[in-house]
Amino acid sequence: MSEQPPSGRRERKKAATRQKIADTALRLFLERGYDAVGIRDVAAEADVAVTTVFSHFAAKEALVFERDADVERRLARAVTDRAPGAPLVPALRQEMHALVRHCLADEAAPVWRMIDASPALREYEGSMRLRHAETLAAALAAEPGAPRGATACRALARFVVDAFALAREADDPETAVDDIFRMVEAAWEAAGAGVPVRPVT
Amino acid sequence: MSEQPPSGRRERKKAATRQKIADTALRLFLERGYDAVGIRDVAAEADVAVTTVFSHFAAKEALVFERDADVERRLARAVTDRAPGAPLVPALRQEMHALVRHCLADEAAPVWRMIDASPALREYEGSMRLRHAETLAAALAAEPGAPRGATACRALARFVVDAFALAREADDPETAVDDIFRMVEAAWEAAGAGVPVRPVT
DNA sequence: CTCCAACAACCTAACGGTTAGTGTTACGGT
DNA sequence: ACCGTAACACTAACCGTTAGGTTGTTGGAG
Repeated sequence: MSEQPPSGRRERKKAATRQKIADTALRLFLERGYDAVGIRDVAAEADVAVTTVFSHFAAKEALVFERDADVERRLARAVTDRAPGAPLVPALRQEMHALVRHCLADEAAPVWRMIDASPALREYEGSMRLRHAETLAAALAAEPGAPRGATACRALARFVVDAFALAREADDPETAVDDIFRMVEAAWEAAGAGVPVRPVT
Repeated sequence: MSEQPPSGRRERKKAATRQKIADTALRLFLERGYDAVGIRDVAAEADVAVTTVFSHFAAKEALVFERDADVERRLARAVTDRAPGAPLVPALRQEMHALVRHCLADEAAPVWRMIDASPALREYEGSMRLRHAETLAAALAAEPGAPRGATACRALARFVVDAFALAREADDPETAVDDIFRMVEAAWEAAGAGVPVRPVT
């Protein structure tokens, strides 16, 4: 979309530095615990200056959620790139199943245990999801298929990210996603009550 | 319930100190801006030690949301103390209308403008609401009337606090509450699909 | 009435995330 | 070859927050 703008070496070096910092940080966090590792430790181990760390990551917590931009994109694309005519909410439910499985069954399990153990990380995750919800809301509002009001779009987006958070904490995450999405589906239909679902035909 | 445990003077002095700190802090924040006022400033102006501030408030942001325990209680009571036989979701909607009006039309307007202007405060408010949602979820789960699963209760609680956040940002907050609560109502009914709504009769 | 345990509040000093301020290098386009 | 700029470094702080240890008032037991 907007990748590979002009060229090369600088951007490669920059990306390499960023990756090195993120990898080093995650390794140290898992080895010694999130709170026991300081930014100065990460910087020293990655052989960069402290200020360099903060030029790549806005905060210490962001080191843990390095790939969060992917999730944001995937959520929006689950809406925009779905098969033409495919229903909206089931598409989102499917994506959510994929996300939950990815976070839960993966080799990523220790990371999520670490996140759950740290209030700072949990709080950061919360506001991150809120950003994702806003992006998703924008994608929903741009949908030609079922144009609800802006408020309804934002509400649905929030409900969806809520579903993720709740499912991750539930005993049976897969079932929880389905349970919550039954509610989400009903909510979305109710939002379209005034505006007819099939107006054109 | 659990107020006025034994007695007197100590608790009164303590409460007075707490109030003095909160009042001083809010005044300074509004005068000079949240970021421009440090904890050390607040402590000096309130004539207490820095450590005393933190013995009354867990964080700087908590100085702004001093009365948040009230909101938490009111939410739970909107469920538990409603007229017998009264429907659940409308009771919550009514409470939400009251909350939104209180935050919006009040003399509290400058405070909320300050909150909206500060990322730190917005983030703090987010996790605060999450706590409120958990409290509300517990109240819902204890309801004899319509016992959905624990997941459904937590989901509804989240949707409700989402409604507050979204309504506060909407052009027409009152209408937004109603719009979102139409969705919430539908979600709650859908959650009761498996479990019959009137099982005993 | 006295004395003691508890607890609010104090002070000092630090820790750890974050940010200016200021250079220094190495690309990349001209 | 040359210059503007982006990436990184170093230092030194700022600010929220916490630990350590002290003082003084209070409420209640003896």
